[in-house]
Amino acid sequence: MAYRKTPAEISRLEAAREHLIAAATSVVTEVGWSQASVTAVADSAGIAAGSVYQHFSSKAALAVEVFRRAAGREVEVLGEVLHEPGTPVERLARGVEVFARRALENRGLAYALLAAPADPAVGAERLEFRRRYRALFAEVVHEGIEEGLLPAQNGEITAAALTGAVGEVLVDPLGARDEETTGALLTELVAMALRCAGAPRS
Amino acid sequence: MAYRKTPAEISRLEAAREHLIAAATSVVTEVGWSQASVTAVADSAGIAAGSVYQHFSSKAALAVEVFRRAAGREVEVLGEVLHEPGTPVERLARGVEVFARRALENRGLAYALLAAPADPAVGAERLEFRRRYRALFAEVVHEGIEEGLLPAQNGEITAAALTGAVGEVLVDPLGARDEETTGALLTELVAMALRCAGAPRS
DNA sequence: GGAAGCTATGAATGATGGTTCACTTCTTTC
DNA sequence: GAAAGAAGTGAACCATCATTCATAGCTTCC
Repeated sequence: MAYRKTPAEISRLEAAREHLIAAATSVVTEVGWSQASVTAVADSAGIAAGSVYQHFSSKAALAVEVFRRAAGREVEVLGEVLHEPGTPVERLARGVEVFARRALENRGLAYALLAAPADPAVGAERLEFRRRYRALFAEVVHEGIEEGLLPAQNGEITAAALTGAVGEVLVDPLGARDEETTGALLTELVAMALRCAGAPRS
Repeated sequence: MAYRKTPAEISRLEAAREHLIAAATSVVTEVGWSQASVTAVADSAGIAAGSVYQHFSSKAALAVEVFRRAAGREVEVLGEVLHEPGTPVERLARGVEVFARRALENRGLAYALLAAPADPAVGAERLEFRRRYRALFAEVVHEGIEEGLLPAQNGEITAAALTGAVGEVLVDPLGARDEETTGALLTELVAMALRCAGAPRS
């Protein structure tokens, strides 16, 4: 036994892997999945193309990891916001606002997560991601119904609609260059979301 | 001048072209853009791969034509439904129902038009397609506002939300194997759409 | 019927881009 | 410091398709 990984070496490898994921994420954010070749990602990380395969068994595996990290972050944030104190209606409004604001602030990533053409493997992850988003929204809608704040409805459909609506608004340059129009867009989006769930008009 | 296209020959060519487009459409409907290779499409049309280039200058040109035909049909149908007699609210309900029903009845095509990974050229067409869909919905929403049937709102956002919502519900197998669940889904979708636009509860 | 021009063919071509692998470089251990 | 083993390299490899092109097969016209 002439060689054993030392803790320092292990953490160096781990760091290299993380660095690679970060680089890949930024490449995807900037140019999308379809343009993110192994070479481009490796260049961005400052390593050779072949070295990518020290950390991932295939390009698809790296892509899935990149997607999971970013998507996981978003789901987590939304989940936290939706579970903060407040009535279901208030939480729904806040959730939509945060979802949309984060997406608008990082459009490239939002587009990559929600809509950009990608490997089938990433496509499958995307379905799962949307499903989780929907489940979070649906839960709050159901609470609203139970508390009598929202009318009876299929919460899953409302939740799907909210996800689809925010996505749709983002993907197409419907707006929001500057601060002002972004704010207006968010206000309108939240209003739309509350109507969609059937919240009483304020 | 020893040769000139005779009318019969011209219409034979035209028919061959149409046949190719139809075959390509069905391939795309069944397996999606990414799997629709020139060879697969040509096989489906019963011609050689090279012959595709007698009718289209590139695969992308054929893809765009396929998209335009299918998308154009859908936009046309929606436009007609939305301009039938009735209040804006009634027309909105009917429009969403028709949009969703058609999509559910031909899921493969709907998916190809709305969401499936595709060439950049098709992606650009898709943006335009969604824009037209939105414009149609937005027009009716604006009429509803003017007639005092809908509350003041950003009609573009509501229209985008409706498009996104229907698309989202379709893409994921949220439901609708049989007749019964399809009907229920449509009812819920329409109800959601009316809430979304702020129509008074029925 | 046959010359001229067009369409159809499908194997060859070429570009792209993921993956491999013989080799180099760095780490560990003694 | 030297042997052993791991990580890093990047040029070569390979698979996948879109596209081309020399050739064969039809149509037209006289």
